[in-house]
Amino acid sequence: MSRYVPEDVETKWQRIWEEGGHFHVEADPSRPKYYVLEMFPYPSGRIHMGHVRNYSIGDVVARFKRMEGHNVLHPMGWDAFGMPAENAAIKNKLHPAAWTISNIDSMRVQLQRLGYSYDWRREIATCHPGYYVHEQRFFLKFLEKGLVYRKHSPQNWCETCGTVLANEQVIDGCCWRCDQLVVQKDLEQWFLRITDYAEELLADLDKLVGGWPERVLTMQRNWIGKSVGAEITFPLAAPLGGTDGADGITVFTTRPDTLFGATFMSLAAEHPLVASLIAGKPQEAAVTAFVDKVRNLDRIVRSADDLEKEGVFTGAYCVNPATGREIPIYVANFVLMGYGTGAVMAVPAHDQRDFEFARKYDLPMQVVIQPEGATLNAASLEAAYVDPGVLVASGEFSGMQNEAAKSAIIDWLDGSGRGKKSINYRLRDWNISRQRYWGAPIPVIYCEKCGIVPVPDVDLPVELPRDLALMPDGRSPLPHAPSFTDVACPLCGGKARRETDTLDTFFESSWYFARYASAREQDRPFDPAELAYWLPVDQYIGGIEHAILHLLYSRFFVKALRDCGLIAFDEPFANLLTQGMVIKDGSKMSKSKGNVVDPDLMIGKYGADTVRVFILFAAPPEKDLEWSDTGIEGASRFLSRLWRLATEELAGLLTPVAPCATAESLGLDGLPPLFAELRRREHATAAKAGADIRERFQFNTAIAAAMELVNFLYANVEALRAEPKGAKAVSSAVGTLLAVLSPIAPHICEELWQSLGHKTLLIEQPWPAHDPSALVTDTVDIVVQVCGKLRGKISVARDASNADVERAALAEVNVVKHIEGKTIRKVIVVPGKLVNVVAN
RNA sequence: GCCGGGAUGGCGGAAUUGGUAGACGCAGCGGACUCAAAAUCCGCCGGUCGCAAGGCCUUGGGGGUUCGAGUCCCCCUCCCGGUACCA
Repeated sequence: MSRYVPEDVETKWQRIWEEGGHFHVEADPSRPKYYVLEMFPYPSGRIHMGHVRNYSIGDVVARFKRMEGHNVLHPMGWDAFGMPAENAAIKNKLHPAAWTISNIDSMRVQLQRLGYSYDWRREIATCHPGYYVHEQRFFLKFLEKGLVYRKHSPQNWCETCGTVLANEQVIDGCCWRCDQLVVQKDLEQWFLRITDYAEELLADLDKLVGGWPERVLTMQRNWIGKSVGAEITFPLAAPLGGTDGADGITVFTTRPDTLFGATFMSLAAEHPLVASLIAGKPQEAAVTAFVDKVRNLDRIVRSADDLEKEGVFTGAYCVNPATGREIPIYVANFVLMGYGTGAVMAVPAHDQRDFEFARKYDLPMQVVIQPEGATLNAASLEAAYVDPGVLVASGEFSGMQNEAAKSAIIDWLDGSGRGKKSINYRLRDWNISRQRYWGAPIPVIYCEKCGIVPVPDVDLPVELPRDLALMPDGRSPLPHAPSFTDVACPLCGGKARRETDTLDTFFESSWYFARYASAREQDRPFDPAELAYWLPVDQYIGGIEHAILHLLYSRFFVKALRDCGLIAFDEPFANLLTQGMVIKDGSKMSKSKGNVVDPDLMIGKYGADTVRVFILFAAPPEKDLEWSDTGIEGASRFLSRLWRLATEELAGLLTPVAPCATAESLGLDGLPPLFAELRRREHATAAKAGADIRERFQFNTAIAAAMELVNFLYANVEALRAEPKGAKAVSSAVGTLLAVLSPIAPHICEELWQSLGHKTLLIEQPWPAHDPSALVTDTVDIVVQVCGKLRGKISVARDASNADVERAALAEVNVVKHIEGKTIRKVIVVPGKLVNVVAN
């Protein structure tokens, strides 16, 4: 047989699988379905090792589940809108569409070279009008339902990208994509009411426990940031009260039990009441200066590690609704307009931040909660007391436990309209407007007379014009293209202007997983029957970096589309696997570090199967994987060994026998014990690799198990060849080896399977069903400990009684030495495993 | 600060329910083959003492539970990830 030439083997089988349509899949209610999905890539031009890892993991799962008899949906597509296309287009004088499509074409070839078992008939590209027309309809449906709205407010603005960002897309005060510092800019934008779903998004995380990594659930919980407390209104003190339409300042607090200790009020610099509070007061100039300073320093300093707490008195007072006392109103740099109401009732005795602030500005402090067995004194307090205790100086509530006092005080306030129970979320509504060209147009029209008018369904999709030249500064050309913007109002026929913002690209990725179920459906986004069969995704696989952004948006979208009657499930991804990064020399691969390993080069040098084996063998999926040039040599060596084993060492011996064939059919009787041992190892390999893949996604140990079987076969080649009657047993073992490795290294296994004389394809074989009784041996090795220390090993019959095992253990030579002159206190026998002799 | 996760040979990692620590691979060392090299095959490969049999030590550090702890409990150190004035 010929030398192992990966390229020949791989192109051969890729062609056969492709021509046979072997990975095409149709819904079949008579069979159990399995939907495995890897996060689709942005078509940047070349795949990188992170993709190879992600898609290799997914492909093993897909191929394995097929072998286990599932009807497996395993699709691939392209997250094809986004800024890199615009940048590249400007640089290379190419249209973003042309750049994107050519990238998709070359990346598809790369993926196909790796032998991934996708149903390519379902391929989607989000920049295709046939895709985004559906999300334009979603948008209009959301608009109709009030789930999407327009709002004017300060927005996160990235100067480099020339567009706004959602809160989730601001990382450490910088743009998630380009790391540019984000600034605030007043703009009117489209928002999606994700906050309407905050409670469900939080509660349903419990349904994902067990299926999703705990840390992703925690990150989402923290991001949603639910706080239970109260909204309490502090009336403004005369002469301000009621004079300017503002009755008071409403705060959100999680500690209504400390209300009697609120001795001043802190407002955010951006709080709308600040201007009217200071108007005409001596403090006006100082406050204005402070507000300007805080707002200008904004993000930069506010994101600094420990910004000094500062504030300034407004000259105005409000009234603590519990004590009736007037308290001063401050503007403070640590109060955020974006959380709660932008106003905080300050309780310095029981909040560390307020404590520091009060000490700095010499503000009064009132202890209202006393710990058990101690008496706090405001004057001598060294830090805020934040733990539970009993209320004091709190009117009728004095003497209550503080936890009970929370609801008691809320009820008391509620009775007189001064406050109410309130739940606050950290989660903000999702800003979906982007001032970019290469995205899906937002399908509305602004009419001078009629206002905001949805684009009528017959006019959908609003296609992104492809004949526009990009602006050299990277700004969107859409607002400057009359052919796009100038339209007649669909309602009155009058002069109107088309919306020129496009949708955040996370809009596309929030529903693509459902589109695969019926990717070519034209008039509607989904075929309900297909959706009902395939969704939700059984196993989703991707990087941890999407723990919040994409995964939260997708969860929200599913719920929103469900409430629009378009889908009928609650959560998109039943199980989530977050794979670690591929690193080199200790850090993430990047051009600037010059440590990038190109998958294509590796495939060219070693073949796709070797690349797959290495990337799956080097680390378990959740951990970061250090790329190793010698490590991939090892993977290559292993496949060559496998090849030589089947084509040289055991040549002439191998026949088309079913993997894990029955003992009777192999005719083991009368053969040397080696053959029974081979069969035991064959079945153990199938059992171990199956469990590792099925239950733990632990491909590294599955591969290790296969390597052990290969090593065993090599070690016994001579003896195996010497017994022609054992040929069937050897063939069964080799067949099992190939079947077990086939999800991981599909091409070489298919080729060797054929070389065994099989007429069927290996990809159509079931996973080898091991016979549990084949794993049982006549004798078992037992380790013998004396006082917990290993002193010897004995071999006993599998069904030996504990007494027999104990007797044998105590007779072991080295054990005898160690118990000599001692009294045996106790003997512990763990059947089949171990004996521990306790003696002193 | 808070919340997760982690620390095992020279390296990547294994040990699934508390039961032989170091599977498998990489690197290294020795040998066979070869004029030689590559490739391949065989052997060794945590530290330490010992001719050997075998002993002692060893899973970041310290304590504990247990016949027995990498695994469970408590304390500490360090590393990684997330998050951070959230009222």
